[in-house]
Amino acid sequence: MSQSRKQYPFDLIEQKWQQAWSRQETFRAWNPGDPIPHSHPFARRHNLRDTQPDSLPPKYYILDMFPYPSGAGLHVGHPEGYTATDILARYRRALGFNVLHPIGWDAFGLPAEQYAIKTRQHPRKTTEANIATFKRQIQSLGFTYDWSREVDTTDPRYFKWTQWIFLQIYNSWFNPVTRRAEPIGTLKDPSDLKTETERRAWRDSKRLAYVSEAPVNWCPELGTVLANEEVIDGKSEVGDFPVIRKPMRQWMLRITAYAERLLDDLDSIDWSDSLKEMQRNWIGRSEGAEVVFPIADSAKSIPVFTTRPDTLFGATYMVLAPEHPLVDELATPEQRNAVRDYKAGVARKSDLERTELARDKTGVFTGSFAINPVTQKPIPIWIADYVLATYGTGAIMAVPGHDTRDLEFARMFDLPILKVVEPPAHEPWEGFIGEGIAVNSPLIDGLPTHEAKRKIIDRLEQEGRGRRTINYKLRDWLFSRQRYWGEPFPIVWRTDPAGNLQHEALPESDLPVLPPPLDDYKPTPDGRPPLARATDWITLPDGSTRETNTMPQWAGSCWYYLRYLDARNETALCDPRAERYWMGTTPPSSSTAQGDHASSPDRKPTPGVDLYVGGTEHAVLHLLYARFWHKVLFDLGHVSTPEPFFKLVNQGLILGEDGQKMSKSRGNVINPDVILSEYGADAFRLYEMFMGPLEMVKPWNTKGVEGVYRFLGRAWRLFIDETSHQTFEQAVTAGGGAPAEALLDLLRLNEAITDTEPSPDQLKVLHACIKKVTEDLNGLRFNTAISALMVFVNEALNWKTRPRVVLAEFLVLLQPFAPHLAEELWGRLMSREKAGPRDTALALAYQPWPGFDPALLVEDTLEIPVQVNGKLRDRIAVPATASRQDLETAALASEKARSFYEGKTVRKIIVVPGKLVNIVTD
RNA sequence: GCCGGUGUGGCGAAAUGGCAGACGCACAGGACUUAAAAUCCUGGGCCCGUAAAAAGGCGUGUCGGUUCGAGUCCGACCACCGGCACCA
Repeated sequence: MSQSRKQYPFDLIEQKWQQAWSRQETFRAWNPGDPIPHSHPFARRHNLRDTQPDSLPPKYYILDMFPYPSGAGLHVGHPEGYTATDILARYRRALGFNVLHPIGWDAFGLPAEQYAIKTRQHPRKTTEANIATFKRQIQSLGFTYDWSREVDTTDPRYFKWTQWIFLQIYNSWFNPVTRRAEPIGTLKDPSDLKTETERRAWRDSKRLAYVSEAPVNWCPELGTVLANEEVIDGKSEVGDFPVIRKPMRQWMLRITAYAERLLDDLDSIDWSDSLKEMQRNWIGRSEGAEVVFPIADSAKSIPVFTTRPDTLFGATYMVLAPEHPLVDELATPEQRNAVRDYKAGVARKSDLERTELARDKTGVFTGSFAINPVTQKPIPIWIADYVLATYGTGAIMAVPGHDTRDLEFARMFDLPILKVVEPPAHEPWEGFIGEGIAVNSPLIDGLPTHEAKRKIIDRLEQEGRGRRTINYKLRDWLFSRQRYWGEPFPIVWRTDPAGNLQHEALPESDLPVLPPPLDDYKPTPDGRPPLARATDWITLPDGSTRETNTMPQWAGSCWYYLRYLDARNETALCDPRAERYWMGTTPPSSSTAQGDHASSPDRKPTPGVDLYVGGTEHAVLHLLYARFWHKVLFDLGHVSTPEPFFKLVNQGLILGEDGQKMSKSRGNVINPDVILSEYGADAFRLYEMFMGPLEMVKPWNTKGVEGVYRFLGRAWRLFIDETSHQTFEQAVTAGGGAPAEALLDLLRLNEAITDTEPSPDQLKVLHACIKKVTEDLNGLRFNTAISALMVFVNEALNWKTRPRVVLAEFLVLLQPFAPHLAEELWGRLMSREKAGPRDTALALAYQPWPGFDPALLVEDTLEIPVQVNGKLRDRIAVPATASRQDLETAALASEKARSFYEGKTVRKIIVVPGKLVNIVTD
């Protein structure tokens, strides 16, 4: 499709309407208290004189995951989610909601910095260029974003508030009694702390943001540390470079304090099961017990965590992680060398090597013994790298009889294996890890696993040898990076009178803390942040020195949906009134949203963002971090809901035409700009939605774009006179620099369009379409909604007269999907006079969504299938009002059906009125 | 290994337990055209049949079950995609 004739002048039309929408701020969303011009279509539609909260219609907040503006520009995956949300935003506006639909740029991050290193340009420069490209591309798709709320995470006016939120987190602690974050001032010092230094250290250890000197994920290639969530299979998510463990002094956020709430509150939000499961697995809650094993010939003891305390009698040895703090102490002189060598070997391994599957178990005996607290028998203490220092207590009781890994290890090193659980019939007991009956366990013999657990924990608790507990896989969030292109911390370091280096928050009045100008953005091999090179910047007049780490890319995206609520506020991250209106649950007192028919979507305002659409790649990163920050802000009274995103939908990946993931190396990348210039934005939008269900993975097919493009051409010809179109095309070809408006004026409405009364048939076609499109939009089934629009056009093209009122309603349905074409046709259709009840002075985008009349859909006669024994044998035409008896009689009268039941006994006849008849024989 | 998802024409897909394949792509035939493109009309799951039909049989990953009736519900399995992965 290169030289062929344009189906319709999408280029002129799209440009025309995009300019009009931009000039008139058609899609601006209005906050409570905003002055609203009377001429704005939103004011006209809702008869607004002011925007006090109780005069505004119900809100609908529909959010896209904002893009990282990479140098490569938009790819076809971006518009998939963006088109879906745009269609819904337009639909909700038509239903009468006050719709908030914003966009912005998640612009801090590694690629911009790496490019800066290569070209020695400031990342600000490339970031601005990339944003300009993305913005142009996004605007060319006709999305209804409110550009007055655009945000950029790298803008100091934005990250001022990122830093402000960090200060709130820093100045809070998690009160385990109330299970909430509270200001650090409410923390009572324990009475036994004497010096100010002690009290300070204790307080610092309770903050939600704290400094830790722990082994972290260090990526030498990137020259930065990474969060657990950013490490995939021992390699960096960005760049796929090896990651090693290295002890470093880093900032951490205490997300683990929120593990329980992050888990529990998943039940209150409408996310897909798979996504919730991913978060549940990441949080990784396990119920069990901590059991204390005394060390033989020592006053010390080692606690272990187990989910199977019922197998305690089968614990025949113990294993510590090689990094466990007691290891050196436990190593006996004979074993000391072996232990030291093993530890050294483990430390050398990368995470990848260490977690490699199907690896034989390794480990060494420490020489020491622990006492099994129920059998009182001594058991050897080993160290092995299959035990992780970072989970539980870093030590386990090994029950080789009923744990796969322990069994493997015990066989390798010839350690005793005991049977303490009787499996259900016929299963071998060795390595059986399921639930059964406790045996060889005097205290609990004969009890099923569940009761055995309870009884043994009760006993351990009585004796002070253990307690019921819950463990999480979730680790605290490593929050500092050794990068240039990120938010600086609002923190300084100062040496106190006792000579200790202490961190201290900068006052809010010092925000934003701007990064220093630098020539060299390179990371350093030793992990010293690039900001450390800015010696002038580091040192403050009072002698304190600045924190030189920066925040991770996730910081800016943790709260951007809040900034949209009031994006230009200079005195707060957002106005509380705006926050309550857009995010709160308080329903507005008056509801001007229309549509009370049964299929209309639930009108109840939902807490938080009503709908959030984005890719699955953020399942455990952004979506977990944002929920965490939101909960902290909720606890501190800055937001009014415990969860930020009420409903969340993941769009499926779009593959290349070869069915493979799009990638430069495969050469199967589709460039949206090319599609746009060949077929226009409406066809592009329509195709992305027509490909299949939003959530599914689906391959791109440019031929498919042509298909929907042809549909738009048919819709065009439904309205536009063919002869005038030819005249128009000749004028376009002749050129001469005629303005677009003058050219478009050559087009005439199709003469079949009349002001005659629609026929019952025509109304039926229209209302079937309204019903289908409405129901499908409520269920996010864009593909079938579009096919309903196609069915309408295919039908209507056969009409000799096309009633204006019917076509007008169709355009209201088409508008969310193909807005430019629909607006253009609307202007032509409605310019002469009013059509029916519609306000012709109101822009199509704000026209009320039509309801459908079920009475119009009723058929006079039905074609009813007749089955014999469940197989289709005939179809009969009956009046729609036919009774059961009528249907039965008519079915039995069918000659075709008769030949299949003749000579047999008819046992019964199933009649489903309006559906089918099934004749059942012996 | 565990968790989640998906299996329907040549392809993307559609189907409140009730006519499988709507809609679209690709393809074939026809109209218009000097010709092509565009447009319009027609056809089509597979098999067997037939000059062409009709009639018939088989069909939603596999095997079984529930039901008058199963793509849809239940059980077992297979394949593919995504996530987690020595988490005690």
